[in-house]
Amino acid sequence: MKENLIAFLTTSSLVTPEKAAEIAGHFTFQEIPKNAFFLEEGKIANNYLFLEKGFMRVFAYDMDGNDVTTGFAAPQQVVLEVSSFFNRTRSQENIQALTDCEGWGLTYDELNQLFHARPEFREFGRHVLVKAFTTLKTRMLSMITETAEQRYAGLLNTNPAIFQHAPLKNIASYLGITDTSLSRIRKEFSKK
Amino acid sequence: MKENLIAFLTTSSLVTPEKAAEIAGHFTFQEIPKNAFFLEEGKIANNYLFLEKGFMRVFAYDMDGNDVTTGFAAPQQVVLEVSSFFNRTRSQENIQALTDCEGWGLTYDELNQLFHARPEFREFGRHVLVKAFTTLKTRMLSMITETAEQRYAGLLNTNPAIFQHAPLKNIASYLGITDTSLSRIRKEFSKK
DNA sequence: TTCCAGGCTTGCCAAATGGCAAGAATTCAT
DNA sequence: ATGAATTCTTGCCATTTGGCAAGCCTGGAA
Repeated sequence: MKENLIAFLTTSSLVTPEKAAEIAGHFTFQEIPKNAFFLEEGKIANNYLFLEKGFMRVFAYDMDGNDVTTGFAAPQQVVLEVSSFFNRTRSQENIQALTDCEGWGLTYDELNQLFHARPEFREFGRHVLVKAFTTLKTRMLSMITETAEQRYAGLLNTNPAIFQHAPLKNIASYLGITDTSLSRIRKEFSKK
Repeated sequence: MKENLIAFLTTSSLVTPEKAAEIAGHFTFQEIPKNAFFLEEGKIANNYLFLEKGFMRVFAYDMDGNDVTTGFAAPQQVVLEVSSFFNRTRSQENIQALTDCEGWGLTYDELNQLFHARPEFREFGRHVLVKAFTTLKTRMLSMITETAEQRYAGLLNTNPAIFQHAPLKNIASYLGITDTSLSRIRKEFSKK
C-alpha cells in the first residue's frame, strides 16, 4: 500500500526500512482531483505531501496580476509551500492539481512530532529541504547563465512529462519567458 | 563577547536566551582576512558560519569559464554552502571575503550533535534553512517578473552596503546581466 | 453536431540586453 | 611616485525577447 512512500523515505539511506515503515504509518492517504487546489493563496499550508500519482502546478500572481508558474510537481516528489508551512504564515502561492493526484500527507503538527521524536526523520526532513534548496539554486544559476532555449532544452530533459500535462503558457512563465517566445523557441528547436 | 551570536539565535523566538548562551558556547571564533577563501571549489564545506563583521561573495564558474556571483553575505547572516555542507559533497562554489571578516563557526559534526541533542537548535536550524530557501525563491520570482532595472533598485534597497564592497561586475552577474548593461542601468537610474 | 473558449502560432515592430573595443578612471604593487 | 592591472563607462551594432493582434486549431459543452 505505502510501498512508494517507504521507498522514498529509504532512498536517502538516512532511514532504515523498519523505521521507514513506522514513519510511513503516520502519513494519511490524500486524493486531489484534477483542477482542485492543494493550497490556495492566503491560507496557511498545513499539508506536507508525498505525491505518488499525478502532476501539480505551483503559481503566484505578479504585481500586474499575471499568473506566474513558480514550480511543477511530479510523482515521487514532496509537494510543499515551504515558507507558509514552516512559518505558519499565509501562502502567497497556489498549488493546483494538473491531473487527478494521489499521495500521502502529514499535517504540520504530525510532522513536527516526528521531527522531534525521531532522529532519522529529522535527518530525512533536512535532506528534503536541502535538496529543494539545491534544485532551486541550480535553476537560479541557469536563469543567469543560460539562454531561454537552453533552459527549455533542460526542462525537456529533466521533466519531459510536464509537457503532456501543463499548457505551454505555464511552462513559459516557469522558464521566465512569454508564451510567444516559447512558441518561437520550440519552432527553432524542432528544426535541429 | 558572543552577544551578537546569542542575539541572532534568539531573534527567531525559537531559542530562549539561556539556551542560546549554551548553544553559543559551542561556536568558535573565526577570522577570514580580505580576499581569503572561506570555501574553495572542490572542497567539502565544513564550516557553518555566523558572520559578525565584513562581507563575502559566493561565486561559481559557468560552462564558458565566466565568474558568476551567486550570492553575497552581509553581517548578521549565516554563511554556508548548503549542498556541500549537508551532503558532504565537493563544493561547486567558492566563498571569498570581500573585506576582513569575523564570525563564529561550527563544524558539521558539531552542528549535527547540537541538532540531535537540542530541540531548540533543531527548530532554529530549520528556520535558517527555510529562510534561505524563501529568500532564494523571492529572488527567482524577481528574475522572472522584474526588469533588470527593478532588480537593481531592489538590491540597492535591501543591501546597499554591498555596493561599497563588491565591484560592479560581480553585482551585475548576481543580477543576471552584464557589467555593460548594469553601467547603463545605473546611468538611467541616476537621472531619476 | 455546432459553437465557443482556450491554447498555440505567426507577423510586425519595439524594447531590453549583449558583445566588442576603446578609453578614462581608479586601484594596487613595487 | 610610477607603471601595470583592473574597473567602469561609452559608442556602435547585433541578438534576444516582448507586445499586440490576427488567425488557426482543438477539445469540451450544450
